Amino acid sequence: MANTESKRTSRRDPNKLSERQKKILVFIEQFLKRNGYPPTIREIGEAVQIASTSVVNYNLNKLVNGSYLERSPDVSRGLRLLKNLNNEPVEIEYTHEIRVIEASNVTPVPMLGKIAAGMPLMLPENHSLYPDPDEIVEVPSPLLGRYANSDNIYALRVQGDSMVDALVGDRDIIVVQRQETAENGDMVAVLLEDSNETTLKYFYREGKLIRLQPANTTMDPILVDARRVKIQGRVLAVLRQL
Amino acid sequence: MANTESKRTSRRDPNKLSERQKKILVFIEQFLKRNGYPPTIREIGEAVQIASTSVVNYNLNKLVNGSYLERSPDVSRGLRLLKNLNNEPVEIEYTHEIRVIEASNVTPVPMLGKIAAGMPLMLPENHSLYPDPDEIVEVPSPLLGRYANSDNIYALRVQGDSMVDALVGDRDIIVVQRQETAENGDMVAVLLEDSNETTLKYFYREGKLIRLQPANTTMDPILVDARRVKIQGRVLAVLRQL
DNA sequence: AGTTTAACCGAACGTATGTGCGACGAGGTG
DNA sequence: CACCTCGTCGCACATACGTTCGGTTAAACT
Repeated sequence: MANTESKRTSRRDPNKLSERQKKILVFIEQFLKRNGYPPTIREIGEAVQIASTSVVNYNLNKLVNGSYLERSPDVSRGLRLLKNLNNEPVEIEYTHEIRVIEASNVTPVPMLGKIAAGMPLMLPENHSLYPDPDEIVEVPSPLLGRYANSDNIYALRVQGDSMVDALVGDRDIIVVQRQETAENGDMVAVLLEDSNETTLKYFYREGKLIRLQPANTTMDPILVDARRVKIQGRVLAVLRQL
Repeated sequence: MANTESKRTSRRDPNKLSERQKKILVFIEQFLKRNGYPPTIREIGEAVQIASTSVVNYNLNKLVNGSYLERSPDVSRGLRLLKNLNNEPVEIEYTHEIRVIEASNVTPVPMLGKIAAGMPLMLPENHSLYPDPDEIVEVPSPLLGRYANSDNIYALRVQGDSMVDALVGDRDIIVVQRQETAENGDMVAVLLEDSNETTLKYFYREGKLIRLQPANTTMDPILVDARRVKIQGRVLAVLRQL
């Protein structure tokens, strides 16, 4: 009873997967990775919030139709994953630490250093190649938009709370596209030559001045002479692990 | 009765595997590769010529002792292979074509909805209202820490600026591990029952009270009765695309 | 010889789990 | 509007499957 909120999200497409089916597929994959054996119909139902086992069964058969799955009749947990949502093979490794190897669209980005309060970005301009990157962070390509395959991307670890007005906290990772110009509305890392410090702000050109607007709307913008601002790069994404 | 040929091949070794146990191990591995799910006790018995299910069970437990296997009690086919006879990890690929790509660790996470100001978290626990066409976001596993393979992870899109004190802005994506308890210092999504709104804060238990501490140190914490707080999940990561 | 123990057997038990069927509301269609 | 299909629900049923327990046998030890 209750609200019949979840309208059958009109899914009239023939061989396209419904949201539920997508979720089921993802769940099966996750479950498999975690447990080494496939879930039962009821386990799936619980995870995907389907009340009736028959509905799970129904959707499972849809997935079989789309050849995402194979099923063995009358066999408990008789599921065989054929591919995941992205038509990618799924490999599962049985080890103490279960590790998944799969293809995916991630872009490896070198972590080049830290960005801290009051310090200019210290980057070897001449970094022809990545100077033994401390680390490679793998960033989901969609997060990088059309710059996903650019070769002038690097990551920085934020140190300290000096970037809070950009909603960036201590230990966050920022992914930066190196460039010296910016368009209005871009989030940029800029060096303020007067105070000789680097900060993250939204960029707006206003005549001869540049307005640096914090992301946090409760804070006030800074207005500076365009000559005294040096753009270091455009921030493409922020990652934070808690 | 015939010849009692295979006499209990005097296996007096402590932690060494008997022939039967070796056969079982090999069979499980093969079965797994062939079917994508583990065999039942009876299937093992048939394959290895063991008449009684209890004997299979017995030997299975031996294998668990030698940490070749893990078992999930009361779960059909609840076997997890840890290593094979040669102490090698066992990889199983679920595909028609075998194609190994670059090893990269991403975890697909379902985007379950939005979290907005003054609104309780809309979770599939209660219903299945998914405002936006669902989406699967691929999150770099390292970002999820040890929860990378958990099956209770979901993503939410933040709507509005109500979470700024957690350094989370409009349109950010938060990745949440569903759980109802938390430890001090965790960043959690909590429902404040008095105001009936959900917020992101750092969690600290202080006796009968709970202190909800903003990430932004310039803001003040909230103190509330533990009874009036319902933890929705722990925030594992934040993603922001600019 | 008596005792212990590892390995095994058979059968019974209970529950974990897939399947089938009737019903219902929302769309779509003639 | 009658009629059909799709996605969903609830429920009952049969069986797939793990667990338990009494009992047996042979090797090892006292």
